[in-house]
Amino acid sequence: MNAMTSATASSTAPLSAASTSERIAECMGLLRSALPIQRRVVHAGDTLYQAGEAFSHLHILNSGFVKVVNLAADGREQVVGLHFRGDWLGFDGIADGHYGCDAIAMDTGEVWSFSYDALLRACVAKPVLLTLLHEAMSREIGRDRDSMLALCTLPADARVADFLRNWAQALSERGLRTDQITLRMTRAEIGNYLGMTLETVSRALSRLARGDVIRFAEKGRREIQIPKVEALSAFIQGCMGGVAPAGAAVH
Amino acid sequence: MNAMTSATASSTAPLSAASTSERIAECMGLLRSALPIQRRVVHAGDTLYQAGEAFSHLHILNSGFVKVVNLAADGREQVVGLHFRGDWLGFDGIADGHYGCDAIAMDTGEVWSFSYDALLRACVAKPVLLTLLHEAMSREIGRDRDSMLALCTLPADARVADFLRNWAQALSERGLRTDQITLRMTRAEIGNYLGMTLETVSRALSRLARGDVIRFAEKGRREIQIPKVEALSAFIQGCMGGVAPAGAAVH
DNA sequence: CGTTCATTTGAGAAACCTCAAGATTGGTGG
DNA sequence: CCACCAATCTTGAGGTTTCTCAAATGAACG
Repeated sequence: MNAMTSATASSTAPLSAASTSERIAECMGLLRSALPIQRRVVHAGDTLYQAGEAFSHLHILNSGFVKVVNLAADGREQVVGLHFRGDWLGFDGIADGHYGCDAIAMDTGEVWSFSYDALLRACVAKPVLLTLLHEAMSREIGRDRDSMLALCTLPADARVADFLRNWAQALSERGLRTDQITLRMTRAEIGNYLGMTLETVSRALSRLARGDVIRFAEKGRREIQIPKVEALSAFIQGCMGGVAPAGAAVH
Repeated sequence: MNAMTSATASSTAPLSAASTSERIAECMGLLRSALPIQRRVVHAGDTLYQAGEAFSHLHILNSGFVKVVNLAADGREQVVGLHFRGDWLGFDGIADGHYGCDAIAMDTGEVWSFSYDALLRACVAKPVLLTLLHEAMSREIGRDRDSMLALCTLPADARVADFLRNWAQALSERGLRTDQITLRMTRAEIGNYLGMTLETVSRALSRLARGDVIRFAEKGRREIQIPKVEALSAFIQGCMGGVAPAGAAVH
């Protein structure tokens, strides 16, 4: 039993969800019953919020798919997060009252928004909400760190394979089929997210297909079949040939 | 006025700190008065906590310098965070009850640890503590995203310059002198953090010194003088020559 | 059915890594 | 206090990965 659960057990039933899918459903239900929620349907390209905009609300994706883009003052831009159903958005705005990134829908979906102040107030009555919030922020931090690990320690081909594996896992956790996934991003967007050019993404996908780790749908190169997710992991390991990559061995 | 301030104003005075240095002092004072805190002196190389260890406490650095290392199952390791006085540690353990990374002291310092459960309980009486916690987590997310931006969009030399600039800024925010900084990391550790080899770090520093953007102390290549922090920013811009770097232009 | 965008693939260039040698530093024990 | 040892750092040369530039193909949309 972890810290949050015991902390909240005294006043509220602990989270019972066993799978990620159940956890998401429970979380959305709790929020809906505890807070006034504003729903918004978004379409590909729509902006959920923008960097610099005053922060007042947090958001949860009920459906769809969203990218989070970090912008530098000099114009550099970087996709720093990809989000699916059940993911929270907007944490980066808490610290200084303004969002730090753009959040852009990549697909039709529904976003639930609620006042951060109202959430904090609701947390007093239902501490389990606080648990949910903290777990979501903690997971976000963990995901970001895993991204850094991949960016710094994997060669381009392995990074693409890792990307596909993570995508498949995100679908799997949400109870969706993972043998066939539809990337809702261009090669350029994938490349930006993975720190490589669109050509390198294309070549990596071609090599993965040549090795039969993935397969393209007959028409449309954005539909990718993944016969065995384990093959992706094996491919990643194969990229490194048992040798530590750049800058790996610190001690 | 941001969301947290208004959310907590009704029951507790909002944070008054204007500078980061004051904010840190206020935060440490509040925690000390609200919670039983366990203090621990650490020395270079000491482990604050390890990946996999059961999570029950959060930590704040009162002094010293700590690196956070993310480990992959296959042995890859990545420095994903560098932390100074006032920084919180251990957020990544909240989500699943186990820390996700190693936290290792790079220097002599003092760590304050306190039970996460106790903190949550204290937050009920002093909502300002909740504000502090959320702001710290939010800042951590923002920092991670800035790291990703730098890793993916800056060439090696600029990444090293950016690293020095961030270090100087961290010192500056804590009221320390920034014209001379002592790196408490080897070139290998810096390289790991920045996603490059130790030789590339060394060459980048040499080039920065050649361009008089930095200067080495007479003896000891870990003491670095930064005459003008703006020169580092100018160097970073110069690395890109006004042209967008790899994978930058998504639209 | 043409236009536009996305994707693939190739060839050459650039950035970075690997390997290697030598120099410097910091610590340790005599 | 000095000499030595181990670790760190610097620098060079050559190789590999990835990027850049370019052209052709494929797909989507009105």
